[in-house]
Amino acid sequence: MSRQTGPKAGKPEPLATPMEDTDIIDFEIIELFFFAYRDFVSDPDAILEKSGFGRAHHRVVHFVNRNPGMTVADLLETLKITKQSLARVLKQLIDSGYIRQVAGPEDRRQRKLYPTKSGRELALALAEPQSRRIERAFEGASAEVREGVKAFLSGMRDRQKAD
Amino acid sequence: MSRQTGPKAGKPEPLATPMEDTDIIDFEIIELFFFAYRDFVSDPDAILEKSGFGRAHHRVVHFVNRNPGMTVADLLETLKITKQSLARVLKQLIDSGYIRQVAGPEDRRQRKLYPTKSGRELALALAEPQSRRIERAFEGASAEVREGVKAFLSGMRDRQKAD
DNA sequence: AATTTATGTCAATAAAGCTGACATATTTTC
DNA sequence: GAAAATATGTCAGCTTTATTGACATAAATT
Repeated sequence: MSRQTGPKAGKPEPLATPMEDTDIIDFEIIELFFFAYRDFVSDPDAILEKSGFGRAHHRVVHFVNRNPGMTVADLLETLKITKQSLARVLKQLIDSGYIRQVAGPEDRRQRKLYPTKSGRELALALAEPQSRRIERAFEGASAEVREGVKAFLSGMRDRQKAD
Repeated sequence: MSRQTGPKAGKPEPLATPMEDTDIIDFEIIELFFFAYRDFVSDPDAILEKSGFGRAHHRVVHFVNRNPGMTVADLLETLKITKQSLARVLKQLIDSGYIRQVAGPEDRRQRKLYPTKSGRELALALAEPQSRRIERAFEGASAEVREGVKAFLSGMRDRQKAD
């Protein structure tokens, strides 16, 4: 395999000029966002490691705590993952006593999800370092900026599709 | 103290009350940040899928473009991943003609990394939808808020350790 | 000459996602 | 009441992106 499989056969010349001064592309925020998120999830990751859980467990515990009684379908919609992906994580959390399932009172096919006391404690323990980090990031920020950050984060989300 | 000594002790009772009204924990920002990042990376993910690349390739292409001439060690430090993880991704990008390696002029053990023309084009194509998303999220924001968001994202990062 | 450093590579493993197929219980529709 | 749709569960296999450990090579430093 001596030939180039890539976009252009021939000799790719390396470019030495940096890419900083682009008017159209906001590389600064893109990078800031990457680093911010990387470090933001590192705190809970470190805690979860001890219990043998991962980031996926965190998300499930978080949303079930925030929204007790949500169904499996709700959770799939929120996390935008597949049923099979969720199944393994959810099973482990139920087996470990952090989450309970209750058949829906109206529709008994549904499994409504609730945190146990331990589940709630876990969610809090995971959120605590993240919350401290947020506090720290907001130090000295005006009320306007705080609201502005919320609006910004909100605006970064996909627009909801009509259905 | 007789009950619930651990997650598996006794009968875990489901809790039905939501967790919204906590003073100490900022669940709102935690959630906003999760959704914002999830959607933020979804655009490049969709583009990369067509080329058979993933999120890891994106990060490498991005940083090499931003910082042409950076070494493998620099990249490992930036991404906070292991040498072995980077190796596979980097090799694919080099084989596909997006990145080139040049032996360091001073220290010839080093491999300095440069984008090719295609590499630069790829980085731009990936950053473009993200940049549009950022623009949209900033719509109507004052200069103070824009600066505040940058300061917030910056503040979310780990403090650098002295070494 | 010996050691350290920068990088590469082989092998095995894990977490967390994916698709496809199929099963079960329950509700809704005809 | 039978048929279809829905909510969930599960089996099997695959992929991506990370991990650790071990070892190899070339070049720089001591």
